[in-house]
Amino acid sequence: MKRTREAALDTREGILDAAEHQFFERGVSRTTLEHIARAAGVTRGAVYWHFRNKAELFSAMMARVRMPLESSLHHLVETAITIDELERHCISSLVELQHDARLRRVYTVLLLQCEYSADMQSLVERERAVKEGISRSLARLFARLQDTGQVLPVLPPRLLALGVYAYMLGLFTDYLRTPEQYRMPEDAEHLVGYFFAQLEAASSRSGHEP
Amino acid sequence: MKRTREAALDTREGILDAAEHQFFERGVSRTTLEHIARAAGVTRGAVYWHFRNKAELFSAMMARVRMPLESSLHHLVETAITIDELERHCISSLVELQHDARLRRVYTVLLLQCEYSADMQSLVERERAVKEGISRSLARLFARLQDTGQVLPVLPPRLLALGVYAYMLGLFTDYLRTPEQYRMPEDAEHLVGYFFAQLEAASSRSGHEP
DNA sequence: CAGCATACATACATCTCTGAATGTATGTAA
DNA sequence: TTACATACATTCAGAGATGTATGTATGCTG
Repeated sequence: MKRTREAALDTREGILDAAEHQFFERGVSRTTLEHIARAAGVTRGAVYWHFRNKAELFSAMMARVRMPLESSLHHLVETAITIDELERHCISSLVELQHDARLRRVYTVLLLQCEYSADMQSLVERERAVKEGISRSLARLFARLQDTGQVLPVLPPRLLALGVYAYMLGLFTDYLRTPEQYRMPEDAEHLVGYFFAQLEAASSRSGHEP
Repeated sequence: MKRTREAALDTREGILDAAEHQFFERGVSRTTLEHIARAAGVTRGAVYWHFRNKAELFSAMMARVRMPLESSLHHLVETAITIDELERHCISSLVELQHDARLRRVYTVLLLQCEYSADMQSLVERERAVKEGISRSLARLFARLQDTGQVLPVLPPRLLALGVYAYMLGLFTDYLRTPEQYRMPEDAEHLVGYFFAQLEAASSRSGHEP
């Protein structure tokens, strides 16, 4: 057994992979470190070497997937010029769920297999902050788009942001729970498109139907 | 200590109340029967007398709130004649969350404090069936409304049903997680209204702006 | 190659929760 | 009022689960 630094990193990743699968299948609280260790082909000793406890392991697992996604969304929202860009992002993030098994697992854990009780406080607050950031950015984006006349002022930016967020949250959750009810490339496009149609009614709607 | 049949029913209800609070605060899996018993002012003996185990207690707690709601929704969807009725139902069910603490607790547990792993299989399948029933009814309703020309055929009924369901699911979830971001009577009306506006564009929209 | 750090495995102490078994007081029907 | 059922409380055994302490083999560094 090699114990070089790289091998240790592999072990760490293996533990995170195993945690992902175990959390996905059993739920977070019913998964023991023994389960994870076994699935990763190590013992709990290795797990405790790399992570202080289950909560830290969980955070590491989440961060591995969520950080890049958050930053990409944040970047998009901050630099987007048209609603079409946002709409396409929403559609593709839904479609991606179908293809990226890791994404599916992690979001299933986050949305369906995780209890947000007091001892998960750090996670809860982090998620809260993430959502705050997203909805603030979204609201600013909608405000910009309304100012430039690209989006109809059917609702104040704050409510548009809340609406988009809630809609995507609901779609993610429901798709992960009952994926067989969705025909995925098309349905995502239609469902998201429906929501955005009202905003584009003036500008790009006319583009769709010249 | 009286031990009549009525007193036993009171005890049972008390246990269910306590379970509601404990599940809400600690999450389902971190709540022990001891917690619930203590909170109800009894011992675990009483709990085991009334319920076979934690899963059954959980089901009973859920059923107490969900069954009336499901049947009322089902009844509405089966007998509704206009979209306005459905829209108002969606709005009022959101607003009700603000006023009815029990509803808030139970739905928080269902959406945020409960892990849907293998041993919750019975619950999972029940929820699945409930959702299937709702979305089928919704789809039929939309089909009817489209046939009679009350709703524009912007999307097929199946997708409208999925969309409404996902939207409401997302709104419920997000409101329960961060209620302070919502100003509740108005926001519910605007957010739900936005979603339904496209459907009513022909008929009742003109009614709003004569 | 000596010696220390790393990367684990193993072993142990402790705690918690469950479920069942048992005990007991009260209600209730004959 | 006797006898059984109900509605609990109390006690106990056993199974995990956690965290820590310790053991050990390997890698790296001077």
